[in-house]
Amino acid sequence: MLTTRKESVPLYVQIIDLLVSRISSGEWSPGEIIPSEINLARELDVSQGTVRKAITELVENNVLIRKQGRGTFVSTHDTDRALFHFFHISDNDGHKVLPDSEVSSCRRRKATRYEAAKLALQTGEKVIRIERIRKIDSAPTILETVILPEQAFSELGKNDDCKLPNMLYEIYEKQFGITIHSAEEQLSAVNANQQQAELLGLEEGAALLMIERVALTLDKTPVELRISYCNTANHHYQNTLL
Amino acid sequence: MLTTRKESVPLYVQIIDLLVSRISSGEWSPGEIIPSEINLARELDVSQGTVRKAITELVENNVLIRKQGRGTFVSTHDTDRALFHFFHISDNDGHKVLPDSEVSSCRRRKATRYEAAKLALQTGEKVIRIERIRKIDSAPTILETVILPEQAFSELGKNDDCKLPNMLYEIYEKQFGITIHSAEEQLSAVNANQQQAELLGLEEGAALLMIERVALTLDKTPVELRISYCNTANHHYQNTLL
DNA sequence: AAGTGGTCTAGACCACGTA
DNA sequence: ACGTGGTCTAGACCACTTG
Repeated sequence: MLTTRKESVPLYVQIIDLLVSRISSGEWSPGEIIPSEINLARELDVSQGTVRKAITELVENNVLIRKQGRGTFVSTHDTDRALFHFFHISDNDGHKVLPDSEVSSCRRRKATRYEAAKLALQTGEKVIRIERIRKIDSAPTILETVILPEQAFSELGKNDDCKLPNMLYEIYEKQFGITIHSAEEQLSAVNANQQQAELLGLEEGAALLMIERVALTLDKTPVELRISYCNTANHHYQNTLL
Repeated sequence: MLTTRKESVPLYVQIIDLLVSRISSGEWSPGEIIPSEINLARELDVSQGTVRKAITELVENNVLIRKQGRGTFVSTHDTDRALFHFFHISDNDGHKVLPDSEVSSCRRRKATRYEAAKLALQTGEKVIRIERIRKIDSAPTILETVILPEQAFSELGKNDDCKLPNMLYEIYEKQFGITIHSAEEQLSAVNANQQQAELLGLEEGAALLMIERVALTLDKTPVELRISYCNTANHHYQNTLL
């Protein structure tokens, strides 16, 4: 299973890779407990300290969560994680507020060349395109377009009349077994076109913050493209550089 | 020096605090080597492993850098760190490009109420206000205003006729002994006013990405307020969510 | 050759949660 | 009482850098 040391790949790195592959393969699902450090150490024939070091790195990487006295668990997309890691809009007092969301459109069509490139799809593959209007304190604030590969999310929004929960990543995880682990965002400023301005109650040409996000699974597969247009009159995008 | 264990503050946390205070106090300066793990362990009468754990956390926090076979050093603001941690503008191919900068104004005056709040100053304290135009491929792309507390940076830009290097954080460190460790950024989209549009070669009302940054030292003291207006026609703000 | 950080082990004891 | 993770120790050996 594990190669001997001196092969230049440290044991704890091999253990990290092993744990990641077991999680990616679905052997351990989000929210489930994994074997204790001592049992993993016995199974892999290494010391507990080495297993501990591997787990520590995965905890820092938000892949696992330790709970003292209980055990170590695969991370889930609860509201806290969504809020702290994947939602960066705050009001001007610095408070995060989760917006409502209202699906305005949900269609299937072939991916554009751009979408195919961002999601690493073959040309001609189908995608699901969801449009939402997100309100904060009942004021329409964000226009959001979500592009998903149809193959992985085939049943999404079909039978339930496009009713979708607020936090999409939770249903990706629960209904499709797809866990978003990281994302790349590109932010820019654009002038609202006539339609956007109307939907957000602004003048045409008003400045909007455009956020383009590609969300990735643990094994770096891109699974969602999301483009948001935010009215930043009363809100902003908050980022901490460490 | 260190309290006994069982006092509920783990030894390695006490060691972290101790190391941080020695760095903050200037006992060890950026770029300098700190004592070896084994010597620190002897000095503090703990095991090497405990010192190692403390140092590991500071390395992950970008406070220290380990160099195998050589020793452990206090982090410096070299170009790499500036680029990877504190500069998030990329061109639309995803390449980071460091802009030139040209100081257009450098004045001293009393802090506005807003500036005083952001920099935790008393009302009436003086600040240095620097304005720069930053060019990428010789195209004016970013208008930047930097506000610094005069007390800490008293001689900045006085004798040298407002000539300032591209990377300000390096001279904060070298000339004033102030190391920027983290920053909070707030991004929003605004419409260019007439003056901004002219300086950036745009139409009035064009959308600009406004970035407001407060930079902090290791002990969380705010030391710089920076407001940037970016033309994001050919560039964007790149952020990775982990 | 000597000193540094990097990996790994074996074992002790503590703090916490569950049964 | 038991099992879990959390802290700490003492020591071995490896990999790298410098004199």
